[in-house]
Amino acid sequence: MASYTQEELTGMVQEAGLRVTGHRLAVLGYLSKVKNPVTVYELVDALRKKDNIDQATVYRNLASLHEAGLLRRLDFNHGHAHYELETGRASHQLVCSNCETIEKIEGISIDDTVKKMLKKSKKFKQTTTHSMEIYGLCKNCA
Amino acid sequence: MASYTQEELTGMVQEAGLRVTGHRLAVLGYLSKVKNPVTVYELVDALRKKDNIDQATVYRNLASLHEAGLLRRLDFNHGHAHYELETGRASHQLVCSNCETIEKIEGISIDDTVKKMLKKSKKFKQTTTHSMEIYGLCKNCA
DNA sequence: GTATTAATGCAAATAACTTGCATTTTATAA
DNA sequence: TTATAAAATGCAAGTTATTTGCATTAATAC
Ligand SMILES: [Mn+2]
Ligand SMILES: [Mn+2]
Ligand SMILES: [Zn+2]
Ligand SMILES: [Zn+2]
Repeated sequence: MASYTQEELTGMVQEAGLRVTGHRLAVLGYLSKVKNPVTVYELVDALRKKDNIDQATVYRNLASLHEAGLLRRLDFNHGHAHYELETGRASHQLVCSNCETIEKIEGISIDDTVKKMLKKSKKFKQTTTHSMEIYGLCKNCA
Repeated sequence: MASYTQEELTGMVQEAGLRVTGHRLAVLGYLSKVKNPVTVYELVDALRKKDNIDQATVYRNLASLHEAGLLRRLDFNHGHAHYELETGRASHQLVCSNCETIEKIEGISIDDTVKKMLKKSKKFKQTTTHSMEIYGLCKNCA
């Protein structure tokens, strides 16, 4: 998707105040190549081969990168986490309530809606870059 | 929130094709009284006292009621599920990315946005009643 | 280079949720 | 009513996703 160069990824990690390690770059590199949010299982499975990385390390890197604001975590009611690169732009997806199908939808804005919600809110004064998941039934499950 | 009578809850369970049991009514009854989506832990803790209900039973009842369309399940990236009564109307909330604060926002509609998303979608042709979670930072965490 | 501190692997632990099985209960039919 | 079949329940044990402890290794700063 975003597909950054190794140098760009290195810069991102450094600016986040994290140490540059092969594993950390491998995690970021993988996430920069896929188009849908990725499960930890998929990441572990993909990286174990070439990078001989342990799952604990994957989890720890996901946590540190997420903490640093480089990743977004999404849930989809699947009982496990998914991650994608934090692009700074909002992330919108349709999610099937029945199967694990999701679809990212690009090119819409809900800034007005978010503004309205904030106006009604007592506990929130602002949102950072947001994500929105709309649940429904995919064509297959409908 | 909705606060149904025992008779109404019984009718809902029957129309869903499920058997009417004390535990099942207790789960529904509890959910009808709270205003925010409830964790399984909270439910087990609350019902164990007066109803002497096992957690396996709570999980099984939540699953059957959800399956039957009487409940909505929400995740909020907390690593555990939350449930609320399915009212048939959309459910919108602001969710803190940092702590476990959530806030339900009533009285807004995103039907137009959903329509736009569906128009752009390849995998979805319709949504049922939807839920939307907007992530940001609550006042406390901002 | 050396020191400091973070990252890693591996195994064990925890949290959330599920399942097997023997025993009630419920709904339905006689 | 009473009998019957199917679903619900408790309790213990099992899974899956994720986290943690600890000894070792590697990355940055001086
Ligand atoms: Mn998934
Ligand atoms: Mn929660
Ligand atoms: Zn589906
Ligand atoms: Zn917060």
